[in-house]
Amino acid sequence: MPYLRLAIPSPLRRLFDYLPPDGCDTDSLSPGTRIQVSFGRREVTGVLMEVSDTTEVPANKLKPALSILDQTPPLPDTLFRLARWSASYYQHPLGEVMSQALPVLLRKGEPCEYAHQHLWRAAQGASIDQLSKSAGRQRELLQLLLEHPKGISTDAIRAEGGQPPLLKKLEEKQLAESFEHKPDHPSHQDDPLHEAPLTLNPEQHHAVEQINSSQSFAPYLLQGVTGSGKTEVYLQAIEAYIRKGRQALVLVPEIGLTPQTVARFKARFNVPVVVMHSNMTDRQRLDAWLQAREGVARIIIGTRSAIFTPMKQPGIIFIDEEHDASFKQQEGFRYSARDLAVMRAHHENIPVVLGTATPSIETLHNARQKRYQWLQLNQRAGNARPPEFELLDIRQLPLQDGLSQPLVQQIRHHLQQGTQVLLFLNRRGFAPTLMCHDCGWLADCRRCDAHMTLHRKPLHLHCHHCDSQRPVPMQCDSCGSTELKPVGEGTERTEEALIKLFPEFPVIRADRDTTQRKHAMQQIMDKVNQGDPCILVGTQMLAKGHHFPKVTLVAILGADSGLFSADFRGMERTAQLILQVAGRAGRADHPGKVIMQTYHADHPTITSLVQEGYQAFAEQELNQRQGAQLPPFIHCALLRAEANQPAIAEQFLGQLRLLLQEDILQPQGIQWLGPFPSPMEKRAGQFRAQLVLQSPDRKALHQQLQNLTHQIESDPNSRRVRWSIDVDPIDMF
DNA sequence: AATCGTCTGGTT
DNA sequence: ACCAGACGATTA
Repeated sequence: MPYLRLAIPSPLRRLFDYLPPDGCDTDSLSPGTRIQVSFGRREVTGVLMEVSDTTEVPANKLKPALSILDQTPPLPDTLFRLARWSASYYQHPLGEVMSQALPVLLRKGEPCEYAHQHLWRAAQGASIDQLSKSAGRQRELLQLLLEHPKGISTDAIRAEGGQPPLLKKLEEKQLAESFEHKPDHPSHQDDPLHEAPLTLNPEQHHAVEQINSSQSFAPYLLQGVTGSGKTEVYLQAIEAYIRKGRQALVLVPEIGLTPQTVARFKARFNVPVVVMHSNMTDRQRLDAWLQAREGVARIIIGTRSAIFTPMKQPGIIFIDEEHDASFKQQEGFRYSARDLAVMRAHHENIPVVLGTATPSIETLHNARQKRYQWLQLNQRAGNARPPEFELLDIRQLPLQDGLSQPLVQQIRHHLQQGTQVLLFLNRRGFAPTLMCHDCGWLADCRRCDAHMTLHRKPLHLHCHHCDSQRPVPMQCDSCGSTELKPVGEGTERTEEALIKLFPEFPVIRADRDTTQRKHAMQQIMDKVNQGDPCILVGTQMLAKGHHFPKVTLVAILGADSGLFSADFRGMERTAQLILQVAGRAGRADHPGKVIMQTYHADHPTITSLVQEGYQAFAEQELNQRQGAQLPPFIHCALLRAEANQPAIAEQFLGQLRLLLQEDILQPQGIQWLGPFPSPMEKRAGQFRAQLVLQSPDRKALHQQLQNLTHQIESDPNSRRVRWSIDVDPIDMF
């Protein structure tokens, strides 16, 4: 008697056995097949892991499965194995991982097929003459069909002025027929290029050659300074795989998947390019996913979750801006799409390229250890020179709304020269908080250990951590004084100050608040790209992906805060952000200048970054990490817990640590840190704590995590807290 | 996670 | 008496 062992989308870390449905031939079922079952009081879509001859489950508990949803498993074997591997690596329930590896419609049990698109075409041998002269409308319609031998949809017929209801008449007369449309495989005879590739400089040429020399798994770090033509290397490397009939997967950061990015690929390649990202409907995503799986789409561009897009002929994987934090999912199944890409390339036996100007410290470590082949692009295209950096020491300088006099003068100078200025400030809103001038009271969030940010348009207090909002009080909560003052600067305030200082120039603000509307960012870009002098004020969204050729001055405000972050990666992030913002300044014909307002103009890390560049900074950082035994020199996992009462989460973690450390069967060489309250203990009304596990030995760490999840699952106390595991965390909050 | 049953304490 | 909301058990 065979049993179906299923992974069910639920937080329970175990598989569930079902009886095969009536008349099911279990021999024809392979792992990965979706099976609809009743689970508890609901119906869910499970994924078959194995057909077993035995079960531990008492017969009276077993239910028959409701239906087999697939003839063949939706995920190809390599991806099925990748999903299974990542569930184990990230210690996340297998059923949830399997579910997340599938497009939403497949999770919901929809059939694994394209949208039914009915097209119409003229029947074989049909001609206008077969219709009477009086049937003018029908003749027009048939003419339209004859003009579209590959078929036309009813929507398109309507758009062309035809009348779809008349199709029935034509069908009755056997002059027209409908058929099911399926995306075509492109013909291999066609030239895969729309436009000629650019000429490569020797470094680019070498990079393309190296990448294309690999016939099997090979990871590369492609480190190219801004303007060095990384994308051209991607394009020409991809070209070689396209010519071999293979596909390319390109992962980009969430914010980097702009119409321009996609347009660049579509302009170069005369092959189907599909996009996978969260703004598409579930149906669009499934269709794109199927095109990738069937090999119709040759190039797949997507954000984090696109790492699970199947390919029929996998050729190569690219991770653009590999250091970007958006490749790590920050809740639930906390996977790193970048790390999984390397693993996937390994499984598929293909090359993988991690591209960036500012490699993450762990990727750099891998390159130095020769685990990744290191390709560098240090030459800039054309005559572009690196921007000139100035650290503007603002100690003892008076500041007006956060702006120093020398900076204002520089801004004026550049605007009068007829060029544009970009002002970067990584804080939105008007001011980080509101303070009582008489007693020092601060406007705090009631649900978080944080101040509320003052916003002006519209006027309100807003907590950026839990999203709660409230009106701005007229009086101090504590002493009743009406002397409430905004403290510090956000983009709204800087914008306001700049409008006052430079009434004759447009000031354009770009942050989450001004770009919420659809196409808002595009409108901002269009305005800036007209090229007239203006000031752009904005948050990190300005730093990523967009090009501003007319900007000659980039000013960075408030970057100091990142230097003293509690997180050991604070410095790395700050350095990457500074260089990314700096990269917006100056193109071929305009030399750029970057001014960083700082209270720490002699901070050794900052000076080395500015004077010697990212590489020097990164080497220093690597040495420090090694000295302090921090990642990437040890491996790390974080156990987080939260509860709605103080101390509960911390106690829970403390007991867990004791219990596991007492057990002599535990793996050796695990270092425990904590539990501690999280850096912001209260957030959205939850009191949070965390426990860090470290080990130089990944196997031992993994073993310990497995014991840990097992322990938590069997402990009834664990139901009193919400807990989660973060393997290779990228921030400690 | 989601769902359903039970308990509790507060109000009409 | 009634009901909302908290809490707990259950998932094959």
